[in-house]
Amino acid sequence: MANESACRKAACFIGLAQLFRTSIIRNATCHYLIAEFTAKLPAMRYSRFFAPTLRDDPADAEVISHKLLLRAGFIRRVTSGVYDFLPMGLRVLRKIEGIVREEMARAGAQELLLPMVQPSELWKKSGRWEKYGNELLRFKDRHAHESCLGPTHEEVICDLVSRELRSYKQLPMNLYQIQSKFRDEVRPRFGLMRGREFVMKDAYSFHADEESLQEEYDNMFATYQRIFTRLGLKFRAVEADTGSIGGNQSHEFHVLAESGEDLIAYCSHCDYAANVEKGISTRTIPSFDDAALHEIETPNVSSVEDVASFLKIDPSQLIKTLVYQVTGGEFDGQTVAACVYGDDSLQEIKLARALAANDVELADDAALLAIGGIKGFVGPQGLSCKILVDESLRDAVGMVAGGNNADSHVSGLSISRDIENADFVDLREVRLNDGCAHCSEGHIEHARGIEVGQVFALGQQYTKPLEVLFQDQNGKRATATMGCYGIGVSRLVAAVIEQCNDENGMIWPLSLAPFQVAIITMGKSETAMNASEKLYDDMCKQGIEVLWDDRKERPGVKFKDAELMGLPIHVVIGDRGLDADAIEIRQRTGSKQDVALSAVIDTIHGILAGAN
RNA sequence: CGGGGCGUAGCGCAGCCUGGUAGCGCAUCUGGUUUGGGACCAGAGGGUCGGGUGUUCGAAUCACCCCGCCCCGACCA
Repeated sequence: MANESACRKAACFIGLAQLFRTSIIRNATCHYLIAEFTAKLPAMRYSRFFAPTLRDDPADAEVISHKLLLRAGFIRRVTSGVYDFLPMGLRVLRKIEGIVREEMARAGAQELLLPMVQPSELWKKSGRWEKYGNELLRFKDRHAHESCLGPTHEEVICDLVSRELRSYKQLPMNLYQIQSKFRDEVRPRFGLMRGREFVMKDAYSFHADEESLQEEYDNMFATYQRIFTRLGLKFRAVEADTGSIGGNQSHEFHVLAESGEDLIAYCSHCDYAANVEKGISTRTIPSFDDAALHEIETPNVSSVEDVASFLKIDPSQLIKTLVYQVTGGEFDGQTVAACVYGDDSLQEIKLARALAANDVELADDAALLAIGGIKGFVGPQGLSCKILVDESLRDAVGMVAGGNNADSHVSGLSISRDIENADFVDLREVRLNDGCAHCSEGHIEHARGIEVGQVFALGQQYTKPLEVLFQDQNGKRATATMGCYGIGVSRLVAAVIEQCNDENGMIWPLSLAPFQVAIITMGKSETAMNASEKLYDDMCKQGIEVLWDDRKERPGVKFKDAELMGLPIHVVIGDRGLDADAIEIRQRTGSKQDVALSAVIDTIHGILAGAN
């Protein structure tokens, strides 16, 4: 396997995946492959370029990336959560895809393309036709055949692999695609950040055993770190809930940004980080004197703060009891109660997971009454329903809780003595300044994050129902083990902008910029136009991605647009600079220098080289 | 799906309360003057006022219904 064409052939055959990855990809000789993904994008004259910029912020854009993408002519909205990518936006998308492809290739994964339209049969087989919910856009074709638009591709890839996989010798393999997904989101928002249709890189790996899966999980984890590092992002990998996709291990990759929709808890000392949906921490356990159960009058005081101040006690002496209606799982349709310390918050995702439910929702007053509770004065004692209690409360004594009577609470409550059949589980949401459960030295801090990637060790959740089988070393039939790995490619466009912008617009790193260079021609003198055109041609020949602003616009307009679009290098050509043979080269990050016209291209090459 | 808001020219908005047949800024087109930071003058084009029904002599304006969009909560890349 010494020559490149042989490598390519090998890459074409699923059956040779093993050979391909071990002997070629993880070997330095594969660099030819990487060059293919960094193809240059064509240079353009602005006068012929379709990039309609807007002076004002569109009224319906909220976050900075959405505003700038619209204003700079990168995207336009078609309908809720669905966008056109204009040439500018597409160029950035392509750059990101290129980096993703290079790193996926380096990691030994192979690209393919799966269909967006998928038959209901596969989804029924995996059980998700019922489970996936309204995000799955279902429809019927002309033959009344039920289909859906792919929100993800586990079913389809398992179907494909199950047909072709025979022997353990074909494993492991990692197949990926970069493709549009459709999820009929309840609430699309923030432009590319949360669309209904979006571009995703999704990879699926198949393995003969757990060890192999773990190895690939680690490989993908490292690959993701490389990708997000190359994209120039401040990011953090965090432990994640496995959610509806299921499985046993998962990490999310979050770009840290104010506008992030997720809350990340991380340790100030060690490298522990987790989504608050699943994060754990230690709290100081307050201690109170054990006492006899005693009913106390609390007229019209029901919130934790009110009860605490009314009784002149600390909120941590209270037990907060919340009653939920469960959807899905063993407790489907039932009402359950959940208790945490008065100064803690209950994390609903943890509760849902503890119940193996799809969803939990605060119960209404009627459901509350039905289990013997009353709004505002609910306590764990004597409720006729399942009661879940946070671990931290296991040994609590001398507590105050709702009395399940109007205007009444009880004091002296002891969990172990007074609450029968309580299940102890982790329910509390990690709080700022909690102790770290992993290193005991640090404390918990919070950050907001935009989830741009997630890796899952799925196990056999899909391979079993979809019968991805192979023959193992012993000649026995075995079920493959699976991992899946997603990156929100179009979301990354927005995420990068969230991190890289100023009051004038976007600031693209050279590796992602739609154009590396803008030539800004000032005035309309023939010398300026001629010098610009010559420079433009020379740059084109040398493979520099350049946008020549040859429009008949005033200087201010051109500067504003180049800045708005965030092009990294601006070359200003005007009579003034030409006369003095001092051409101004500005970088979007702020620096400026004047160089002789003849030195412009070398200077740019220098800047481009310095960036990589 | 719950809660809030919006829909008038390509974009941003006024007009609506108190009905009388649509206006401002930017953008666009023509001509001219300008040209190193979103120019100026003159002229021009462009709107079934989201849709429907109703009230009325008359509806952008009032009422009802529908549709679309945005924001806040639960889902996810």
